[in-house]
Amino acid sequence: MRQIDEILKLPSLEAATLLLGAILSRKTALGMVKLKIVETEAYHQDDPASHSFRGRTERTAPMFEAGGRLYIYFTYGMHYCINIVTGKKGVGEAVLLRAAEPLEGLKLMQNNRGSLMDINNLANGPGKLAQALGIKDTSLSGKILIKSSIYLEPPTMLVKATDVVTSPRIGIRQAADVPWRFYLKDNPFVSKHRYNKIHD
DNA sequence: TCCACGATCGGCT
DNA sequence: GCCGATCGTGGAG
Repeated sequence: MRQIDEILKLPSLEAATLLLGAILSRKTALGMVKLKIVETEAYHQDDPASHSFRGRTERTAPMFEAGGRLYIYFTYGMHYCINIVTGKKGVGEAVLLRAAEPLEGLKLMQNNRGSLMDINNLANGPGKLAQALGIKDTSLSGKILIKSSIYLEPPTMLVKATDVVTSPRIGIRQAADVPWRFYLKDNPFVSKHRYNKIHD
């Protein structure tokens, strides 16, 4: 099984598939939450849909650091999205975490989200995932993973190539046709979307 | 300075 | 399926 630090050195396109099945956790004063990553998207510098496409800005600076940092941004006036920066320093690329399967700390995640949410709706979307983790601002953006309250561990089970489904990315206008979204086949915790239909 | 818009979600029809 | 909420970001002027 590949170690996380090894995966984070790779280009986002490779890392995005290898992060499927990895365990994401956050430890705060209120307790521990743990989830399994089931859906990702790759973004890179030559990609018109990527925040790094127009070069480095104050916001996107973490994307240009070496792999292993967080890149967190705010969108639609309401939502935070969590990205894992991958690849070499100077290259602007990252993997967007889109959905995860809750494993531990369900009560805390429900509390973070609003108590009516059932387990299938806790983290099946990028905004929901951030909310479940208790992310309410971008203060962790740019932080090195091992020094932040957020941790990544390698998958506990081997994810076979046949378990991974590929589709176009969601909610973007530029480069909307490129299949750089990846999710675990038949996993009920993946975000709901028409691209989930395998044939096209 | 100003302003259009977005890597979304949930509630309503 | 449609639509409103809500505001940081960065490109234009």
